[in-house]
Amino acid sequence: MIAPEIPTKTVERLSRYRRIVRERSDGGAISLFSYELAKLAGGSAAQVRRDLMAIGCSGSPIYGYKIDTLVEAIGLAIDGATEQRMVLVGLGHLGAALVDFVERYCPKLVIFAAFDIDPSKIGRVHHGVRVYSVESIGQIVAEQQIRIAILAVPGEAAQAVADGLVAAGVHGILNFAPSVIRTPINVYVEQTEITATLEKVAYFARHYGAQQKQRKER
Amino acid sequence: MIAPEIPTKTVERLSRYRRIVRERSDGGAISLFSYELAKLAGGSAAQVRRDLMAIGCSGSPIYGYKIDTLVEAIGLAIDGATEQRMVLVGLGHLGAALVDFVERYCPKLVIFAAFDIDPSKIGRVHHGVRVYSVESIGQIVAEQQIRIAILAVPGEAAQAVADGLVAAGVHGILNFAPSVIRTPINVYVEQTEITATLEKVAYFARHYGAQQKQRKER
DNA sequence: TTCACGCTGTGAAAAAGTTAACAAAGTCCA
DNA sequence: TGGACTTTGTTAACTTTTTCACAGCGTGAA
Repeated sequence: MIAPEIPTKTVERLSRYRRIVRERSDGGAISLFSYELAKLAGGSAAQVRRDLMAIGCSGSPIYGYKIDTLVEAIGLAIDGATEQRMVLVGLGHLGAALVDFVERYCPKLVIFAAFDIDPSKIGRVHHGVRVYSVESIGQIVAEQQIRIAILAVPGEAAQAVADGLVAAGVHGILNFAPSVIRTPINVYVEQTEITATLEKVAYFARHYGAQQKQRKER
Repeated sequence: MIAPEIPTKTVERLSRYRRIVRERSDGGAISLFSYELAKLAGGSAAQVRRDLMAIGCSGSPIYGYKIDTLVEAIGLAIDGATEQRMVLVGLGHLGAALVDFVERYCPKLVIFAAFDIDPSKIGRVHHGVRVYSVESIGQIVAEQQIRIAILAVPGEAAQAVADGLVAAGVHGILNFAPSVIRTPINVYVEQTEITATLEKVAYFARHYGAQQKQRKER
Protein backbone atom coordinates (compact mmCIF):
# COMPACT_ATOMS: atom_id res chain seq x y z
CA MET A 1 0.00 0.00 0.00
CA ILE A 2 1.36 3.40 -1.00
CA ALA A 3 0.25 6.70 0.45
CA PRO A 4 -3.52 6.66 0.74
CA GLU A 5 -3.67 10.41 1.26
CA ILE A 6 -6.61 10.59 3.61
CA PRO A 7 -8.38 13.95 3.86
CA THR A 8 -7.68 15.95 7.02
CA LYS A 9 -11.18 15.86 8.39
CA THR A 10 -11.44 12.16 7.78
CA VAL A 11 -8.32 11.46 9.84
CA GLU A 12 -9.84 13.31 12.75
CA ARG A 13 -13.11 11.45 12.52
CA LEU A 14 -11.44 8.08 12.17
CA SER A 15 -9.71 8.68 15.44
CA ARG A 16 -13.04 9.41 17.06
CA TYR A 17 -14.68 6.39 15.47
CA ARG A 18 -11.98 4.17 16.85
CA ARG A 19 -12.44 5.45 20.36
CA ILE A 20 -16.17 4.91 20.10
CA VAL A 21 -16.08 1.41 18.68
CA ARG A 22 -13.52 0.36 21.23
CA GLU A 23 -15.90 1.39 23.97
CA ARG A 24 -18.65 -0.43 22.12
CA SER A 25 -16.52 -3.50 21.91
CA ASP A 26 -16.02 -3.47 25.68
CA GLY A 27 -19.78 -3.53 25.90
CA GLY A 28 -19.74 -6.84 24.06
CA ALA A 29 -20.76 -5.69 20.60
CA ILE A 30 -19.27 -7.46 17.59
CA SER A 31 -20.35 -5.19 14.79
CA LEU A 32 -22.39 -2.08 14.08
CA PHE A 33 -24.10 -0.29 11.23
CA SER A 34 -23.01 2.97 9.74
CA TYR A 35 -26.05 4.78 11.12
CA GLU A 36 -25.26 3.57 14.63
CA LEU A 37 -21.72 4.83 14.49
CA ALA A 38 -22.97 8.06 12.97
CA LYS A 39 -25.31 8.58 15.88
CA LEU A 40 -22.59 7.91 18.43
CA ALA A 41 -20.05 10.11 16.69
CA GLY A 42 -22.41 12.91 15.75
CA GLY A 43 -22.38 12.72 11.98
CA SER A 44 -24.36 11.29 9.11
CA ALA A 45 -24.39 7.67 8.08
CA ALA A 46 -23.23 8.54 4.58
CA GLN A 47 -20.23 10.32 6.02
CA VAL A 48 -19.29 7.35 8.13
CA ARG A 49 -19.48 5.05 5.14
CA ARG A 50 -17.44 7.44 3.04
CA ASP A 51 -14.78 7.78 5.72
CA LEU A 52 -14.49 4.04 6.06
CA MET A 53 -14.39 3.68 2.31
CA ALA A 54 -11.42 6.04 2.27
CA ILE A 55 -9.40 3.53 4.26
CA GLY A 56 -10.64 0.57 2.29
CA CYS A 57 -12.76 -0.79 5.08
CA SER A 58 -15.88 -2.56 3.97
CA GLY A 59 -18.90 -3.85 5.79
CA SER A 60 -21.73 -6.18 5.09
CA PRO A 61 -25.33 -5.15 4.49
CA ILE A 62 -26.23 -7.77 7.05
CA TYR A 63 -23.91 -7.22 10.01
CA GLY A 64 -22.68 -3.77 9.21
CA TYR A 65 -19.00 -3.30 10.06
CA LYS A 66 -17.14 -5.80 12.22
CA ILE A 67 -15.64 -3.92 15.12
CA ASP A 68 -12.28 -5.62 15.26
CA THR A 69 -11.76 -5.31 11.51
CA LEU A 70 -12.64 -1.67 11.85
CA VAL A 71 -10.23 -0.96 14.68
CA GLU A 72 -7.50 -2.73 12.81
CA ALA A 73 -8.17 -0.86 9.56
CA ILE A 74 -8.20 2.50 11.30
CA GLY A 75 -4.95 1.64 13.03
CA LEU A 76 -3.38 0.63 9.75
CA ALA A 77 -4.48 3.87 8.16
CA ILE A 78 -3.59 6.43 10.77
CA ASP A 79 -1.08 4.87 13.15
CA GLY A 80 2.48 4.32 12.16
CA ALA A 81 3.93 0.84 11.92
CA THR A 82 5.49 1.28 15.34
CA GLU A 83 4.47 3.33 18.31
CA GLN A 84 5.40 6.97 17.92
CA ARG A 85 7.35 8.89 20.50
CA MET A 86 6.67 12.52 21.24
CA VAL A 87 8.05 15.14 23.54
CA LEU A 88 6.08 17.60 25.58
CA VAL A 89 7.38 21.07 26.26
CA GLY A 90 5.83 22.84 29.22
CA LEU A 91 4.58 20.81 32.15
CA GLY A 92 2.10 23.22 33.66
CA HIS A 93 -1.48 22.28 34.29
CA LEU A 94 -2.14 21.86 30.60
CA GLY A 95 0.94 19.77 30.02
CA ALA A 96 0.09 17.52 32.93
CA ALA A 97 -3.42 17.04 31.58
CA LEU A 98 -1.99 16.09 28.20
CA VAL A 99 0.29 13.47 29.69
CA ASP A 100 -2.76 11.83 31.21
CA PHE A 101 -4.71 12.05 27.98
CA VAL A 102 -2.04 10.42 25.88
CA GLU A 103 -1.45 7.70 28.41
CA ARG A 104 -5.09 6.92 28.70
CA TYR A 105 -6.39 7.24 25.18
CA CYS A 106 -3.52 7.00 22.71
CA PRO A 107 -1.99 3.55 22.97
CA LYS A 108 0.17 4.11 19.91
CA LEU A 109 1.62 7.38 21.12
CA VAL A 110 4.18 7.73 23.87
CA ILE A 111 5.42 10.85 25.53
CA PHE A 112 9.08 10.08 25.74
CA ALA A 113 10.16 13.14 27.68
CA ALA A 114 8.89 16.42 29.02
CA PHE A 115 10.70 19.73 29.30
CA ASP A 116 10.19 22.63 31.64
CA ILE A 117 12.06 25.65 32.95
CA ASP A 118 10.96 25.21 36.54
CA PRO A 119 13.97 23.78 38.40
CA SER A 120 11.70 22.14 40.94
CA LYS A 121 10.20 19.97 38.22
CA ILE A 122 13.39 19.09 36.38
CA GLY A 123 14.72 15.64 37.12
CA ARG A 124 11.46 14.41 38.50
CA VAL A 125 9.13 11.88 36.91
CA HIS A 126 5.55 12.79 36.25
CA HIS A 127 3.23 9.92 35.39
CA GLY A 128 6.10 7.93 34.03
CA VAL A 129 7.50 10.83 32.06
CA ARG A 130 10.88 12.21 33.00
CA VAL A 131 11.21 15.97 33.07
CA TYR A 132 14.30 17.66 31.64
CA SER A 133 15.47 21.22 31.38
CA VAL A 134 14.36 23.02 28.24
CA GLU A 135 18.02 23.46 27.45
CA SER A 136 18.37 19.82 26.62
CA ILE A 137 15.54 19.78 24.10
CA GLY A 138 17.78 19.89 21.07
CA GLN A 139 20.05 17.16 22.28
CA ILE A 140 17.39 14.70 23.36
CA VAL A 141 15.12 15.22 20.38
CA ALA A 142 17.98 14.75 17.96
CA GLU A 143 19.50 11.78 19.75
CA GLN A 144 16.22 9.97 20.13
CA GLN A 145 15.03 11.00 16.69
CA ILE A 146 11.75 12.31 18.00
CA ARG A 147 9.50 13.58 15.24
CA ILE A 148 6.51 15.00 17.09
CA ALA A 149 6.30 17.64 19.78
CA ILE A 150 3.54 19.10 21.89
CA LEU A 151 3.89 22.71 22.95
CA ALA A 152 2.16 23.74 26.14
CA VAL A 153 4.26 26.76 27.01
CA PRO A 154 3.29 30.42 27.41
CA GLY A 155 2.79 32.25 24.13
CA GLU A 156 5.96 34.31 24.48
CA ALA A 157 8.14 31.21 24.55
CA ALA A 158 6.45 29.27 21.78
CA GLN A 159 8.38 30.52 18.78
CA ALA A 160 11.81 30.03 20.33
CA VAL A 161 10.97 26.53 21.48
CA ALA A 162 9.50 25.67 18.08
CA ASP A 163 12.67 26.85 16.35
CA GLY A 164 14.73 24.58 18.55
CA LEU A 165 12.47 21.63 17.93
CA VAL A 166 12.54 22.08 14.18
CA ALA A 167 16.31 22.41 14.19
CA ALA A 168 16.51 19.15 16.10
CA GLY A 169 14.45 17.37 13.47
CA VAL A 170 10.82 17.54 14.52
CA HIS A 171 8.27 17.16 11.70
CA GLY A 172 5.01 17.82 13.52
CA ILE A 173 4.05 20.24 16.26
CA LEU A 174 0.85 20.50 18.19
CA ASN A 175 0.78 24.00 19.62
CA PHE A 176 -1.46 24.89 22.53
CA ALA A 177 0.20 28.23 23.12
CA PRO A 178 -1.98 31.16 22.11
CA SER A 179 0.42 32.44 19.53
CA VAL A 180 0.92 31.35 15.97
CA ILE A 181 4.32 29.84 15.32
CA ARG A 182 6.19 29.98 12.08
CA THR A 183 8.06 26.98 10.74
CA PRO A 184 9.56 25.73 7.51
CA ILE A 185 6.96 24.46 5.09
CA ASN A 186 7.80 20.81 5.61
CA VAL A 187 6.79 20.86 9.25
CA TYR A 188 3.16 20.16 10.02
CA VAL A 189 1.79 22.51 12.65
CA GLU A 190 -1.56 22.19 14.31
CA GLN A 191 -2.57 25.33 16.13
CA THR A 192 -5.02 24.66 18.95
CA GLU A 193 -6.81 27.86 19.74
CA ILE A 194 -8.40 27.37 23.10
CA THR A 195 -9.23 31.04 23.36
CA ALA A 196 -10.86 31.10 19.97
CA THR A 197 -12.81 27.96 20.75
CA LEU A 198 -14.14 29.49 23.94
CA GLU A 199 -15.18 32.65 22.19
CA LYS A 200 -16.78 30.68 19.41
CA VAL A 201 -18.90 28.73 21.85
CA ALA A 202 -19.88 31.96 23.57
CA TYR A 203 -20.87 33.42 20.23
CA PHE A 204 -22.97 30.48 19.09
CA ALA A 205 -24.49 29.98 22.50
CA ARG A 206 -25.78 33.51 22.24
CA HIS A 207 -27.13 32.84 18.75
CA TYR A 208 -28.50 29.48 19.77
CA GLY A 209 -31.68 29.90 17.79
CA ALA A 210 -29.84 29.32 14.54
CA GLN A 211 -28.06 26.01 14.83
CA GLN A 212 -25.15 25.03 12.81
CA LYS A 213 -22.99 22.03 13.59
CA GLN A 214 -25.76 20.24 15.41
CA ARG A 215 -26.40 17.10 13.46
CA LYS A 216 -29.92 15.97 12.90
CA GLU A 217 -29.39 12.76 14.82
CA ARG A 218 -32.78 11.83 16.23
CA MET B 1 -27.92 45.67 13.37
CA ILE B 2 -29.72 42.33 13.14
CA ALA B 3 -28.09 38.91 13.16
CA PRO B 4 -25.01 39.08 10.98
CA GLU B 5 -24.74 35.28 10.81
CA ILE B 6 -21.01 34.97 10.63
CA PRO B 7 -19.61 31.66 9.34
CA THR B 8 -18.15 29.35 11.96
CA LYS B 9 -14.62 29.43 10.66
CA THR B 10 -14.69 33.18 10.42
CA VAL B 11 -15.68 33.53 14.06
CA GLU B 12 -12.69 31.43 15.05
CA ARG B 13 -10.31 33.44 12.94
CA LEU B 14 -11.69 36.75 14.15
CA SER B 15 -10.88 35.72 17.66
CA ARG B 16 -7.34 34.96 16.64
CA TYR B 17 -7.03 38.23 14.74
CA ARG B 18 -8.09 40.14 17.79
CA ARG B 19 -5.51 38.48 19.98
CA ILE B 20 -2.82 39.24 17.44
CA VAL B 21 -3.68 42.86 16.83
CA ARG B 22 -3.94 43.49 20.55
CA GLU B 23 -0.38 42.27 20.93
CA ARG B 24 0.57 44.42 18.00
CA SER B 25 -1.07 47.40 19.57
CA ASP B 26 0.99 46.91 22.75
CA GLY B 27 3.99 47.12 20.47
CA GLY B 28 2.91 50.63 19.51
CA ALA B 29 1.38 49.92 16.13
CA ILE B 30 -1.64 51.96 15.04
CA SER B 31 -2.73 50.07 11.97
CA LEU B 32 -1.75 47.19 9.73
CA PHE B 33 -2.38 45.83 6.28
CA SER B 34 -4.28 42.68 5.45
CA TYR B 35 -1.15 40.90 4.33
CA GLU B 36 0.59 41.66 7.61
CA LEU B 37 -2.25 40.25 9.65
CA ALA B 38 -2.39 37.28 7.31
CA LYS B 39 1.24 36.53 7.90
CA LEU B 40 0.86 36.78 11.65
CA ALA B 41 -2.28 34.67 11.73
CA GLY B 42 -1.18 32.12 9.17
CA GLY B 43 -3.65 32.72 6.38
CA SER B 44 -3.97 34.55 3.11
CA ALA B 45 -4.48 38.28 2.76
CA ALA B 46 -7.65 37.70 0.77
CA GLN B 47 -9.06 35.65 3.59
CA VAL B 48 -8.30 38.33 6.13
CA ARG B 49 -10.05 40.92 4.02
CA ARG B 50 -13.01 38.65 3.50
CA ASP B 51 -13.30 37.93 7.21
CA LEU B 52 -13.17 41.59 8.06
CA MET B 53 -15.69 42.35 5.35
CA ALA B 54 -18.04 39.87 6.98
CA ILE B 55 -18.19 42.04 10.07
CA GLY B 56 -18.42 45.26 8.11
CA CYS B 57 -14.96 46.44 9.03
CA SER B 58 -13.26 48.48 6.39
CA GLY B 59 -9.74 49.71 5.96
CA SER B 60 -7.96 52.25 3.87
CA PRO B 61 -5.64 51.47 0.98
CA ILE B 62 -3.19 53.79 2.65
CA TYR B 63 -3.05 52.80 6.32
CA GLY B 64 -4.68 49.41 6.07
CA TYR B 65 -6.90 48.66 9.05
CA LYS B 66 -6.80 50.81 12.16
CA ILE B 67 -6.12 48.54 15.08
CA ASP B 68 -8.52 50.04 17.56
CA THR B 69 -11.35 50.13 15.04
CA LEU B 70 -10.60 46.53 14.29
CA VAL B 71 -10.62 45.39 17.90
CA GLU B 72 -13.85 47.24 18.47
CA ALA B 73 -15.50 45.78 15.36
CA ILE B 74 -14.48 42.25 16.26
CA GLY B 75 -15.79 42.76 19.76
CA LEU B 76 -19.06 44.07 18.43
CA ALA B 77 -19.39 41.08 16.16
CA ILE B 78 -18.47 38.21 18.43
CA ASP B 79 -18.77 39.39 22.02
CA GLY B 80 -22.07 39.91 23.67
CA ALA B 81 -23.18 43.32 24.83
CA THR B 82 -22.11 42.46 28.34
CA GLU B 83 -19.50 40.12 29.68
CA GLN B 84 -20.61 36.52 29.60
CA ARG B 85 -20.46 34.24 32.58
CA MET B 86 -19.61 30.59 32.28
CA VAL B 87 -19.25 27.67 34.61
CA LEU B 88 -16.53 25.09 34.56
CA VAL B 89 -17.21 21.51 35.53
CA GLY B 90 -14.17 19.50 36.54
CA LEU B 91 -11.22 21.22 38.13
CA GLY B 92 -8.47 18.77 37.33
CA HIS B 93 -5.30 19.80 35.56
CA LEU B 94 -7.21 20.65 32.43
CA GLY B 95 -9.82 22.65 34.26
CA ALA B 96 -7.17 24.60 36.12
CA ALA B 97 -5.41 25.38 32.86
CA LEU B 98 -8.65 26.63 31.39
CA VAL B 99 -9.28 28.97 34.29
CA ASP B 100 -5.92 30.56 33.60
CA PHE B 101 -6.59 30.78 29.89
CA VAL B 102 -9.91 32.52 30.26
CA GLU B 103 -8.57 34.90 32.85
CA ARG B 104 -5.62 35.81 30.75
CA TYR B 105 -6.96 35.94 27.23
CA CYS B 106 -10.73 36.32 27.31
CA PRO B 107 -11.58 39.65 28.92
CA LYS B 108 -15.23 39.35 27.97
CA LEU B 109 -15.67 35.90 29.46
CA VAL B 110 -15.81 35.15 33.16
CA ILE B 111 -15.79 31.81 34.85
CA PHE B 112 -18.36 32.42 37.49
CA ALA B 113 -18.04 29.12 39.32
CA ALA B 114 -16.33 25.77 39.11
CA PHE B 115 -17.67 22.37 40.14
CA ASP B 116 -15.87 19.25 41.22
CA ILE B 117 -16.53 16.03 43.07
CA ASP B 118 -13.33 16.12 45.08
CA PRO B 119 -14.31 17.23 48.61
CA SER B 120 -10.86 18.65 49.20
CA LYS B 121 -11.43 21.18 46.44
CA ILE B 122 -15.01 22.12 47.24
CA GLY B 123 -15.37 25.39 49.07
CA ARG B 124 -11.95 26.63 48.08
CA VAL B 125 -11.14 29.40 45.64
CA HIS B 126 -8.89 28.72 42.68
CA HIS B 127 -7.60 31.77 40.86
CA GLY B 128 -10.58 33.77 41.97
CA VAL B 129 -13.07 31.06 41.08
CA ARG B 130 -15.06 29.43 43.83
CA VAL B 131 -15.41 25.67 43.70
CA TYR B 132 -18.74 24.03 44.47
CA SER B 133 -19.94 20.48 44.66
CA VAL B 134 -21.24 19.09 41.38
CA GLU B 135 -24.54 18.58 43.13
CA SER B 136 -25.19 22.29 43.15
CA ILE B 137 -24.71 22.73 39.40
CA GLY B 138 -28.39 22.86 38.60
CA GLN B 139 -29.20 25.34 41.32
CA ILE B 140 -26.37 27.77 40.64
CA VAL B 141 -26.64 27.67 36.87
CA ALA B 142 -30.36 28.30 36.99
CA GLU B 143 -30.21 30.98 39.67
CA GLN B 144 -27.39 32.87 37.99
CA GLN B 145 -28.82 32.30 34.53
CA ILE B 146 -25.54 30.95 33.22
CA ARG B 147 -25.73 30.10 29.55
CA ILE B 148 -22.33 28.59 28.81
CA ALA B 149 -20.50 25.68 30.36
CA ILE B 150 -17.11 24.10 29.98
CA LEU B 151 -16.82 20.38 30.58
CA ALA B 152 -13.47 19.09 31.73
CA VAL B 153 -14.60 15.90 33.40
CA PRO B 154 -13.78 12.28 32.65
CA GLY B 155 -15.63 10.83 29.67
CA GLU B 156 -17.88 8.63 31.77
CA ALA B 157 -19.33 11.61 33.60
CA ALA B 158 -19.80 13.92 30.64
CA GLN B 159 -23.28 12.93 29.52
CA ALA B 160 -24.82 13.09 32.98
CA VAL B 161 -23.29 16.47 33.68
CA ALA B 162 -24.38 17.77 30.30
CA ASP B 163 -27.94 16.67 30.94
CA GLY B 164 -27.96 18.58 34.20
CA LEU B 165 -26.52 21.68 32.58
CA VAL B 166 -29.06 21.66 29.79
CA ALA B 167 -31.91 21.17 32.24
CA ALA B 168 -30.65 24.20 34.14
CA GLY B 169 -30.77 26.34 31.04
CA VAL B 170 -27.35 26.19 29.42
CA HIS B 171 -27.26 26.99 25.69
CA GLY B 172 -23.65 26.25 24.82
CA ILE B 173 -21.24 23.58 25.99
CA LEU B 174 -17.55 23.24 25.30
CA ASN B 175 -16.73 19.62 25.92
CA PHE B 176 -13.16 18.49 26.52
CA ALA B 177 -14.17 15.03 27.65
CA PRO B 178 -13.32 12.34 25.13
CA SER B 179 -16.89 11.27 24.63
CA VAL B 180 -19.54 12.75 22.42
CA ILE B 181 -22.47 14.15 24.34
CA ARG B 182 -26.04 14.32 23.13
CA THR B 183 -28.15 17.36 23.71
CA PRO B 184 -31.35 18.91 22.42
CA ILE B 185 -30.90 20.53 19.06
CA ASN B 186 -31.06 24.06 20.41
CA VAL B 187 -27.90 23.65 22.46
CA TYR B 188 -24.63 24.40 20.73
CA VAL B 189 -21.98 21.83 21.54
CA GLU B 190 -18.35 22.10 20.62
CA GLN B 191 -16.55 18.82 20.95
CA THR B 192 -12.82 19.28 21.55
CA GLU B 193 -11.09 16.08 20.58
CA ILE B 194 -7.66 16.25 22.09
CA THR B 195 -7.02 12.61 21.34
CA ALA B 196 -8.02 13.01 17.72
CA THR B 197 -5.90 16.12 17.38
CA LEU B 198 -2.87 14.30 18.71
CA GLU B 199 -3.36 11.40 16.37
CA LYS B 200 -3.89 13.73 13.48
CA VAL B 201 -0.61 15.49 14.12
CA ALA B 202 1.12 12.14 14.40
CA TYR B 203 -0.37 11.09 11.10
CA PHE B 204 0.60 14.22 9.21
CA ALA B 205 4.00 14.40 10.81
CA ARG B 206 4.67 10.99 9.37
CA HIS B 207 3.43 12.10 5.95
CA TYR B 208 5.24 15.39 6.16
CA GLY B 209 6.34 15.30 2.54
CA ALA B 210 2.86 16.15 1.38
CA GLN B 211 1.87 19.36 3.10
CA GLN B 212 -1.61 20.38 3.64
CA LYS B 213 -2.65 23.16 5.95
CA GLN B 214 0.74 24.81 5.85
CA ARG B 215 0.20 28.21 4.37
CA LYS B 216 2.67 29.43 1.86
CA GLU B 217 3.76 32.34 3.97
CA ARG B 218 7.36 32.45 2.87
C1' DT C 1 -37.66 -20.15 -6.20
C1' DT C 2 -39.02 -15.55 -5.90
C1' DC C 3 -39.95 -11.34 -3.60
C1' DA C 4 -39.33 -7.72 -0.29
C1' DC C 5 -36.26 -5.68 2.87
C1' DG C 6 -32.36 -3.10 4.74
C1' DC C 7 -27.79 -1.71 4.41
C1' DT C 8 -23.50 -0.92 1.83
C1' DG C 9 -20.67 1.32 -1.79
C1' DT C 10 -20.39 5.07 -4.71
C1' DG C 11 -21.33 8.57 -8.47
C1' DA C 12 -23.39 12.93 -8.80
C1' DA C 13 -25.18 17.19 -6.79
C1' DA C 14 -24.92 20.61 -3.41
C1' DA C 15 -22.87 23.36 0.03
C1' DA C 16 -19.11 25.39 2.38
C1' DG C 17 -14.83 27.39 2.31
C1' DT C 18 -10.66 29.31 -0.09
C1' DT C 19 -7.96 31.58 -3.59
C1' DA C 20 -7.41 34.45 -7.59
C1' DA C 21 -7.95 38.55 -9.80
C1' DC C 22 -9.19 43.09 -10.76
C1' DA C 23 -11.67 47.72 -10.64
C1' DA C 24 -11.74 51.65 -7.57
C1' DA C 25 -9.59 54.94 -4.73
C1' DG C 26 -6.20 57.51 -2.17
C1' DT C 27 -1.34 59.20 -2.01
C1' DC C 28 3.11 60.52 -3.51
C1' DC C 29 6.13 62.49 -6.62
C1' DA C 30 7.37 64.91 -10.43
C1' DT D 1 -1.97 68.28 -12.64
C1' DG D 2 -1.28 63.67 -13.89
C1' DG D 3 0.64 59.21 -13.74
C1' DA D 4 2.57 55.34 -11.09
C1' DC D 5 1.99 52.75 -7.05
C1' DT D 6 -0.23 50.30 -3.36
C1' DT D 7 -3.96 48.20 -1.05
C1' DT D 8 -8.84 47.63 -0.36
C1' DG D 9 -13.56 45.60 -1.46
C1' DT D 10 -15.68 42.28 -4.11
C1' DT D 11 -16.94 39.08 -7.81
C1' DA D 12 -15.88 34.91 -9.94
C1' DA D 13 -13.40 30.56 -10.17
C1' DC D 14 -11.94 26.86 -7.78
C1' DT D 15 -11.28 23.32 -4.12
C1' DT D 16 -12.79 20.68 -0.40
C1' DT D 17 -16.32 18.59 2.23
C1' DT D 18 -20.92 16.98 2.89
C1' DT D 19 -25.25 15.21 1.49
C1' DC D 20 -28.33 12.89 -1.69
C1' DA D 21 -29.88 9.09 -3.96
C1' DC D 22 -29.84 4.74 -5.85
C1' DA D 23 -27.95 0.26 -7.80
C1' DG D 24 -26.37 -4.08 -5.96
C1' DC D 25 -26.49 -7.73 -2.89
C1' DG D 26 -27.25 -11.19 0.88
C1' DT D 27 -31.02 -12.86 3.74
C1' DG D 28 -35.29 -14.58 5.26
C1' DA D 29 -40.11 -15.30 4.40
C1' DA D 30 -43.46 -17.23 1.51
